[in-house]
Amino acid sequence: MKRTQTPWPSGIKKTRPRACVLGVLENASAPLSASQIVSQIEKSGDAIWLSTVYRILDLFVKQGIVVRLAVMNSDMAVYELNRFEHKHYAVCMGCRKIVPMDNCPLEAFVPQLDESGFHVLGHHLEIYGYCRDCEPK
Amino acid sequence: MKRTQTPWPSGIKKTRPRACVLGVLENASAPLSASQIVSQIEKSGDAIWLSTVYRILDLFVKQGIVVRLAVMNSDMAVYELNRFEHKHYAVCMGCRKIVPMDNCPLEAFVPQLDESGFHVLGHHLEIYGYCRDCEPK
DNA sequence: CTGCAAATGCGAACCATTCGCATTTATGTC
DNA sequence: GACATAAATGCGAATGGTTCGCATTTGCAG
Repeated sequence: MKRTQTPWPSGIKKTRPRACVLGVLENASAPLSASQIVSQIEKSGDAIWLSTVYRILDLFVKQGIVVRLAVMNSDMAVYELNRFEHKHYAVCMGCRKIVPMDNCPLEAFVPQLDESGFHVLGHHLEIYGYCRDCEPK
Repeated sequence: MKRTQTPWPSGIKKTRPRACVLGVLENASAPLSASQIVSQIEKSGDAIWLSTVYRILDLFVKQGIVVRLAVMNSDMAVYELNRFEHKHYAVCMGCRKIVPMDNCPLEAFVPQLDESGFHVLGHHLEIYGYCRDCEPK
């Protein structure tokens, strides 16, 4: 569980805490908060300090390895691996199934914003609703 | 500037601090944080306490008068009047300015997803980049 | 194997937000 | 219009996520 599937990112010193954090994120099925990451690591027998996790996450974010998300109605940031796919998902509120969207609805929109003087670097999109199977109820 | 243009919402006791907060939000061109609201009010000669502003904002949000937004890469919530429009924002990574977008890039996309059997109930979109003033560096 | 820069352990500091409580205020009733 | 009462506010202290500072430890180049 603490073995990383991907090769270690270049330009980053490989340390035990960093490997632990990366490992947890690689095995996460959903974005995690810093303290959740700490719990995961402690559960697997390692010790780690919360402030260390924050520093590691900051580094990873700066390196583009990890993405930091602010989820609405939550006062806690969550982090997930940057999988470098430009893809969005619709999440079913019934069964939690994740439906990938084939193309990005923003593509046509970004140039429009660019024209107005705002240089778009990225975006985050959350779609929620019900899939076919969970529909009415 | 402390006069409210809209009639006072029913079911809410009208007090001076509440009128001040509502007035500031009505005149705001972008979402404001609680402390920004305090500054605005103090600038106009009134005194108000930060915790009071939070309580008032909580109430307004609960009543649907105001919308609370969580912005990425910021640990501070911002609030704006609920204008009952569907709206998204672009956030400048330089100065943290929040730029409202005029129309929703998803509008054309949602029916497409609907056709595939997914019933879209809502979405949250955040665009980030640099505004004109923060651009190159 | 050794030395040094960088990372971590650890706790204190920070900052947005919330809580608690005594005092003040808005509003319905007489 | 004055009063009573429940609710709102002033104010400060507490909370909780996140960051900072510094002494110690660790990874890596020579």
